[in-house]
Amino acid sequence: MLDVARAAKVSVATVSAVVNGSAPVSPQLRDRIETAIREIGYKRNAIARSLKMGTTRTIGLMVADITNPFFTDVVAVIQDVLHRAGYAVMLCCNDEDVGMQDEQIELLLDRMVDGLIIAPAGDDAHLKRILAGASVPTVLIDRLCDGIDTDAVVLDNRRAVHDAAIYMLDLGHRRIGYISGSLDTSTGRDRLAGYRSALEAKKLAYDESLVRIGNFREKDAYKAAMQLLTSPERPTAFFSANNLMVIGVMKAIRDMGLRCPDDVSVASFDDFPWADIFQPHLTTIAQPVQAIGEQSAQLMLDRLSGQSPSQPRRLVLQGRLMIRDSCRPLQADAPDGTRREAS
Amino acid sequence: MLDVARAAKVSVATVSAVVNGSAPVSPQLRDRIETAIREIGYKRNAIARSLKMGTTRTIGLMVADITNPFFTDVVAVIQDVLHRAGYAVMLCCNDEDVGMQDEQIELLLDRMVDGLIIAPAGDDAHLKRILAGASVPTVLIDRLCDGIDTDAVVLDNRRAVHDAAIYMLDLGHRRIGYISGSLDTSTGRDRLAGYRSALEAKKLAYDESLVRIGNFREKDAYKAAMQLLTSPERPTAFFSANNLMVIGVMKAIRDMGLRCPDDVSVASFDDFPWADIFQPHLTTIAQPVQAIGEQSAQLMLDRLSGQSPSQPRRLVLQGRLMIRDSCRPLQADAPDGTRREAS
DNA sequence: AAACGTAGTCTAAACGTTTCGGCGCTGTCA
DNA sequence: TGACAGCGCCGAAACGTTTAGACTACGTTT
Repeated sequence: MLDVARAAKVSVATVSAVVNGSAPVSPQLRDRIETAIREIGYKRNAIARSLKMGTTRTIGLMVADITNPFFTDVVAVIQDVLHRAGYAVMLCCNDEDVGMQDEQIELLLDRMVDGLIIAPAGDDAHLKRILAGASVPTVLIDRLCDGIDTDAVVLDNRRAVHDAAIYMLDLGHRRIGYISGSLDTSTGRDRLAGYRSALEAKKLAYDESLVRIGNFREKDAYKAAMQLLTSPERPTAFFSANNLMVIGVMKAIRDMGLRCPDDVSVASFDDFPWADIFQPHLTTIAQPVQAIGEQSAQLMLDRLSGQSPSQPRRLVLQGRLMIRDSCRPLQADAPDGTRREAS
Repeated sequence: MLDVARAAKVSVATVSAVVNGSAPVSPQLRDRIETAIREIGYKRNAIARSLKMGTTRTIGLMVADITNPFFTDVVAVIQDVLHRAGYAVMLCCNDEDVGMQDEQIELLLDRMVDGLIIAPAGDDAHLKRILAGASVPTVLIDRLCDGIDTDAVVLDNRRAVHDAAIYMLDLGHRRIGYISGSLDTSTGRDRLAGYRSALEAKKLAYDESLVRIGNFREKDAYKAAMQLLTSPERPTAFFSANNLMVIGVMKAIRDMGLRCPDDVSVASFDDFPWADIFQPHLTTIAQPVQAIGEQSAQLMLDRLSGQSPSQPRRLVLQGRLMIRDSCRPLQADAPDGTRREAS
């Protein structure tokens, strides 16, 4: 910028004025400066600008797992609308781990992001302290955190799995293995709550031995499903609390020499683009990823432009049960879980 | 920092010295300063630091499609090793579009990233100019660019699809529909070259009417496969040049009322974690995502620490053909593509 | 005893911007 | 004709760091 100023024989203040259009400049000077800029190939240094302005036009985005198609779908949407609004996105993931989460948030805050969009790994005391200390606007997606009172967009998880569980119960299933996510997350808790409320609605007892914690990852879910499948009274159906885990469940079923849906029914949270092509066609709960992305980004943009109400806004969207054919009616009671052909 | 200095009654230089450990400081002073830091809750401003140092400890990562599991897998690995080395990652995607690509690169360069890891959308003149102008180390992943002479790690695409095509030809298929990616990318070209070289090896003619460009996305691939399936002499098999496109191909097959592999065989580039659970079990070419991620990150780290040779290093890895059961031997010639049950 | 090295500290100049206040000019109005 | 407003431009002070260089005090070498 100094070089440009020298070349055009003006002050840096004037160069700044034409670069930002922040002050009126006579046509001759503007011209001289613009050609100087072009000749030198000058690019404004965003770092210096950020330092002076106290704003980076960058927002930090942290999801739990970048490998999870649900998250990548909403990330893509968020990036799109934020980019359109002139913001860059700094993406990271916590790998479902609060330690990692703290590190990553510090990293983003260090870099002075203007805002934070987070799918938290857990109810983390440290995170709360950091967020309280930092004065950047924050919006939570997918998951809520008890002590963190900010804008958020989440799903009505309880209701979604309630409906799915009712569907399975109506099919006659009584022993539905439930592969849960971490109960440190609101999604983990709410989805399980939906399962329980469905049992309650049907006046059935909640059997703790049927639920296993799978941490939202395939590996743990596989083990969990294996345990359930090798137990004396194995479940006739499974519900998986997310997309990654259902893969683990299906692997366990296959490795036990069983078949879905012939031997065991399966349903899952989160939809797949290939769910109605590959067999078994999985019955799932589809999330409105587009809406989640758009609305969370918009919440952030509103907050950034200072035109949102001071109290936090919470959006809760509804999932959609996609009934396909990975669940079969249970023909008759099979008390000890012995195999039984359907239809 | 000034506040800390005042509180501890020392100069900012000394504070800087203890924060960075860049100069010896007496134990008493160090103590005083550290407690002052803690009391004030001081955090070093990375922006100011970057401005002074000319380095951001951030590297820019651009992939073609953040929605593609292949890319997210390697992104996860890259982030992991870079993070371990103390670097942050700024991720963006070009959506397979050169215009978007230019924008995003400018955005990253603006933010003064210390390095660039790119899966380019195409052989873009503008990109070359930008990269030549900017003096940041660059490593290309997945795709090469003719005019860009930097470190790179790619797959031996030609050979991988050559082998896959040979496999299909050996099964008796003669009309293999090929759904290509954009020929503006090296992967698009090299994979197609592999297909052609397999035909050549078998002394078979290359039939242009069997190949369609699908741009690496599901939608276009669906249309392409539809065209091929409704043509007078439909293919008995398909090869899809990536993972997203094979979904489109499978949808087209289903929508035509056909079945895989009974009516048409399918193989594809890129593996899926669920490929051997859901039916048909897709035959694919698995890429060594872990290695691609690790090695590209390492290339960058080496370059950053100045300990790599001046001439660019190119790593080429091998894919692995995962034979499952989406390809069937072709029983007999079916000249007009009429349906024919296998085995 | 003089010279010298060294550990510990400070001052001040950068890094590349933005922006406030000032200053000269021109034109308008009383 | 003089006061005054507004326009166009500039100088210089920030923003929060790092670091070269200067300085002091003290121990060690010649």
